[in-house]
Parts: sequence; C-alpha cells; structure tokens
Amino acid sequence: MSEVFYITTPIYYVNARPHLGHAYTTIAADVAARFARMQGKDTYFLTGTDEHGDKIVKAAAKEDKSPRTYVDAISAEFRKLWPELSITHDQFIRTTDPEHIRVVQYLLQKIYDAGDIYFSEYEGLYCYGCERFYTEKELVDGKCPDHLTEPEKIQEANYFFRMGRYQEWLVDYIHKNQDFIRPERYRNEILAFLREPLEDLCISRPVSRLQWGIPLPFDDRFVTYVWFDALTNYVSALGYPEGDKFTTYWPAAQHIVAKDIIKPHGIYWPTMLKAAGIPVYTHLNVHGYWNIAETKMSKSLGNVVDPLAMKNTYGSDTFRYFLMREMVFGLDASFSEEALVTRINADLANDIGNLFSRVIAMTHKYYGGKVPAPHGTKTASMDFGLKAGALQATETFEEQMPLMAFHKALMAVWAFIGQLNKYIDATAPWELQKNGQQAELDTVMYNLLEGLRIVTGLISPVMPETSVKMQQHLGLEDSQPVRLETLKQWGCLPSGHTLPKAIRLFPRIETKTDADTTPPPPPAPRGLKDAKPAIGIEDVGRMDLRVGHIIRAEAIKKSEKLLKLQVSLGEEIRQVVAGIAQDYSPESLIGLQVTLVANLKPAKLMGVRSEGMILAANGENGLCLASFDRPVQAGSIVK
RNA sequence: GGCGAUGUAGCUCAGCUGGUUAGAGCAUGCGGCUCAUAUCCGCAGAGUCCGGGGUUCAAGUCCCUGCAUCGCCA
Repeated sequence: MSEVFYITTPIYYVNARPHLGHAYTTIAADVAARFARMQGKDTYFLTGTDEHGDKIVKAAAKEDKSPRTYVDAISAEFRKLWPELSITHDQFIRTTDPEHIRVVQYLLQKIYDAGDIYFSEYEGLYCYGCERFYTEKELVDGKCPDHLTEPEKIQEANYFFRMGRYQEWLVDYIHKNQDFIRPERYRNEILAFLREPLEDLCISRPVSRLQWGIPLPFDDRFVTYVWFDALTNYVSALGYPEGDKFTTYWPAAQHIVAKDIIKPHGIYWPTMLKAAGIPVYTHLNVHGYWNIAETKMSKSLGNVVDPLAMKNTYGSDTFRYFLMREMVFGLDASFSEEALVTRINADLANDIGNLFSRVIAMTHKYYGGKVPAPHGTKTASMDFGLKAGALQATETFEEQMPLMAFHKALMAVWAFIGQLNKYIDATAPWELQKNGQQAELDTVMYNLLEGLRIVTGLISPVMPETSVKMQQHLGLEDSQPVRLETLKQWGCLPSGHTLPKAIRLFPRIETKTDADTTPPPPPAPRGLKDAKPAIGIEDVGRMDLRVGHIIRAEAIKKSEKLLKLQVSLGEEIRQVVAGIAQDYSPESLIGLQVTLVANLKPAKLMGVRSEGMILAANGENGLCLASFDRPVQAGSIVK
C-alpha cells in the first residue's frame, strides 16, 4: 500500500449555493481522507470553487454585481459551510487564484507547443439568447428549443484540443486498469462512449463573447473555456509542475465526482494529462444522485435540502452518518427527513447510543467509574466470540473503506455493535454482580469497554465529533488520532482510571405518528415569544380583511365576555359576536372603525350567529381593538 | 432508435464463479431481561426471487424472450 493519499472533490461551480449534492461529495471525500489518515497515510485533501464562465457573468448581472464580487460571495458560502460539516480539507482552491491561473496558462502553452492545440474556423448555428451554438439535431423545427427563435448562421474561430489523438490510448488504459473508473457501471459507460470516434475538444471562447475567463497564453483574443480551466485545479493546487506537493501527492491522486460529470473527468482529464505528459490519476470514484423524497416532513423544504439547516437541526455527525450509511456509493439514493430520523433513532440512539450509555453506567455502578482489569485465561469463557467479532469488523471496514463502500463498512461496524448488545444479554453483568462472580464481572465489563474503544475508532472517519466524545468518556487520550492498527489489537484500553459519567450521545427524536397529518411547523422566522410557524404571502392573501364600522352593539345575555355587533361593510351589514365585553361597553363602540376578518366561516357563539371576527390586540391592560388613525370607508380592503 | 443496468418480504436493499428449508435492517405481532436513551435480547408472520420459455441432476443465480423502471448515447 502506498503511504500517500490525495483525494479531491470537484470544484463547485458558484452559480448556485451549496446543496445536498455538494455536501455528500465533500463529506465522502472527507471520510476517505480521515480514513487514510487513520491508516497512517500522508494525506492531502482538496476542494474548492470553479468561478469562470458565462453563467457566472449572467448570475452576477442578475444580482447587479460584478463577477468578482459575486464569486467572492458564493465561494465564501462554500468555505464557511465545510467547517460546519467537520470537513478537514487541506486546501480550498479557487479558479480565480493567481497561482491557478498561471498553471492553466502553463499547461495550455505546454500542450500548444506540443502541437495538440490547434486553431480552427467553423460555421455554426448560433442562438444569441442562449449564447451558444446548436447542432441541427438539437433544434426543434429549426428553432432554438429554449427561445423558439431561429438561430443565426455565424462564423467563429476557436482553439481545439486534439483529444481524439488519445482515444486509443485511453481505451487501452481503461482496459488495463480495471478499477480506474469505479464502480464498474460508470467504467462501462465511458467505454461505451469511447466506442464512437472521439471529437476534439473546443477549449476557448472569443473575448467578444466572454471576458470572465483565463486568457490563452498564445492568443489574448481568447479565454479558455470551462473544463480546461476547471480540471487543471487538481494539479495547480499542488503547485504543478515543480511543487513539492505535486511530486509527493499526485502519484496517489483520486477524484470523487457525481455521475453527471464523468465525461470530463473520465475522458477530457486523462487525455489532457496524457498530452501534458503527466501521469494519470489512480481512481475516479463516481457516485449517484440524491433524490429528494416529497414527504410530509420535507414538503416545506421544497426541492432543495440545505445542508446547513440539516446540520443545525440534527447535528453534523448525524447528518454525515445518514449520508454515508444510506447511499450505496455509485447508486442513487433518496433523501427524506423521515429516513434520517429513522436512522438516528434506530442506529444511533438505540444501538450505539444506548450501548454506550448502559456500559458506562454499569462501570459507574459496579466500579465507581474505574475501568476494571480483565482476568485473562481465568475467565476465557466470557469471550463469546467478541474478540473475533471486533477483528472481523475492523478487517471488513479496512477492506471496504478504500473502495468507497461506506455503507458496507458501516454495516460491519454495526454488526459488531449488535454483538456487543447481545454480549451484555448473554453475560448479564447484573447477575454476575449479584452472584459475587467478581472475576467474570471484571472481564465482561473490561471487554465491553474495550469493544467500545474499537467502535469509537471505527466510527471516527464518519462521526468525528462523537468519536472524540466517546474517547473522552472511555478515558482515552483524545489528542492522539485514532490509528487503524490499534483497533486490530485487543486489550489496548488501560485499566484503573476513572471514567466521566455517561452522556446521551444521540437523543431520540420523537416522531409524531398517524393522527398527525399536518406537517410539523417550520421554524419561526424570529425569536418572538409564542411565535407561530412561518407562512407565505399566499397564506396572508387568503384572509379577507376589511374595514368595518360598528353601527350597533349589545350585550349577550348570560355572557360575560361576548357582545353582539352589527358591523357595516358599506354594501352589507354583518352580525359579529366579539369577546370584548370586559374591555368595551356597547355604547362606547358605536361608530368605531375596526378590522374585520370578512371571510371567516360563520359560527354560532352562545347561540348567536357570528359572520366574521374583529381583530384586537391582547395587551397588558386588556383588549384593544385594531382601528385606523383616519376615517376609512367601510368595506375597504385591509392588506 | 442503439448500448447498458435494474426488477428479491409492507419499505430499503444483501445474495460471489448455479448446489442444503432465499437473507439483513426498518416496520408489524408475541415473549424475555432490567444494566441502559420506553432502550436491549429472542421468536414469529409474511416473498409465484417481474412474466414466459430453455439449459442442467440442480437456477434468484446461466441462455432466449416479453414487460416495467432508470441511465448513457443518438
């Protein structure tokens, strides 16, 4: 095994704010990086933002900003988000970084000098609305499918990268390196694509059409376009061509990407590297999409899951665990808060949280919190396959993690957690205590704590915060990063030291069952006391509020609070029952202007029909009717 | 239209090169324990392994075909 590990996420295009997909990719890369560190590898983890291109210019214009101001703002959002999700990247690169720009130009020049970039003039159908060319086939009735206008035939010249030249080499390379692109389905997709002749890649845009880009070093009338700029980040970040980091880490490079960008990463990038004389990366790891399930809980979220909101509601570790456990790397998965809550309660609260809690609690009960010493061979019968189970879990974990099979790795850990819970049942420490079987009890309790030590280590790449918390409660030195090697050895937990009291690692989340069909309220927008859930303008619009003039008022017999009012809305007169008798006498109301909810369903109060509702403030000195500071025509709309 | 993938318990999915009564988690029902976050442990029910052919002593697993869903390409 190599001693070095270099992992990257794609650099995220800043025409949109961070969403679930970004979070997943980045967390997956972080988990891989943390695992590599756990293996003792010299690890480098890169992420960043992609900031050039016409979409950015447009998005910036929409917000009335310069591209620079705009990309600074969105890029900052990504940069601020990652620490919230416990992301431990070593570098955050931006394609607007001067060092990156220099490397892109260096690389372009190098490939240009080698003769793999050429200039070519061509004629095409151009839609000015879309600012792009269309092929005949893409058009609908000869018109742009977006703008429904006929594109114009224009001539343009651009620079092209001779990608086709490397097609054979690439096919051959993919055949020789079975796991170059993985999982296999995406490898097959790339190979299928490569069965057709590979066209050369247009890598420029004339400055007349786009200024927000990196100028070609050999022709300043052009800037480089999208992929050439973006992909280069993986080497520019390392200081290619001569940086130490490049020399050290590049040979161990791995990329993680979502399936929508496999072509640039699986085809453009390897051929670019080949043309530049750079060895290709070792693995392209491709994952699927998160489908957002429309459920009761998530309706209010719309179709975008905000990673930060998830973290704030459920916690970073929990969110990370869910994403890693729920998705089979490579396949699509569906996201719903219901599924998330199910995982939290079942896997985290019940399985691991409760296990941790009960073991620590027993340690306090039986030993005053002091870790007992095991009794070795004398109590060997108390093993119940626990040591073997621990090793099995660790080995499976070690096997699956480098394959990005996070769900399988976690399943192995949970199998061991299940075994620990069974172990408690089988050994029944409370019985041992009652029967005075001290040696057995010592061994059992030590084994449980030791088992927890291993669990703590195994979950650390996925749930770093929880892992640290557990380590502290097991009396382990948290300053020491967890090493995989120590998880394969049984008996590393020292005896004799005193543990802190147990804590709830993962509180259960109470779910409302059946009866509750209304979605739980989204958080109130402000910190008001008794704040109600947020509503949209359409909800406000549903209320028909009117100015009413009170023309008659009388008390309702046997009621202390209610008054019967006749309220004029101009065209009609409404009878309204109002609960204001304690603060207003009937006489005092005549002629007052009030606010009336005019479309409230009629109801009977104390046997009296009421066709609306008068609004009033509930102040310290009783009720105060919502009135108007000037005369307003009865029936006027209030909004 | 071409290529490919998938279709297994109510839900989400494991089932490698074909071989005993088809598995796990969640959900459901019952039982047990009491150390623990009303948690944990055990048991149970439930599946024509998409339909139809075929190869084989033996097929969820291989072949053909149909249907459905999805992806890539055009």
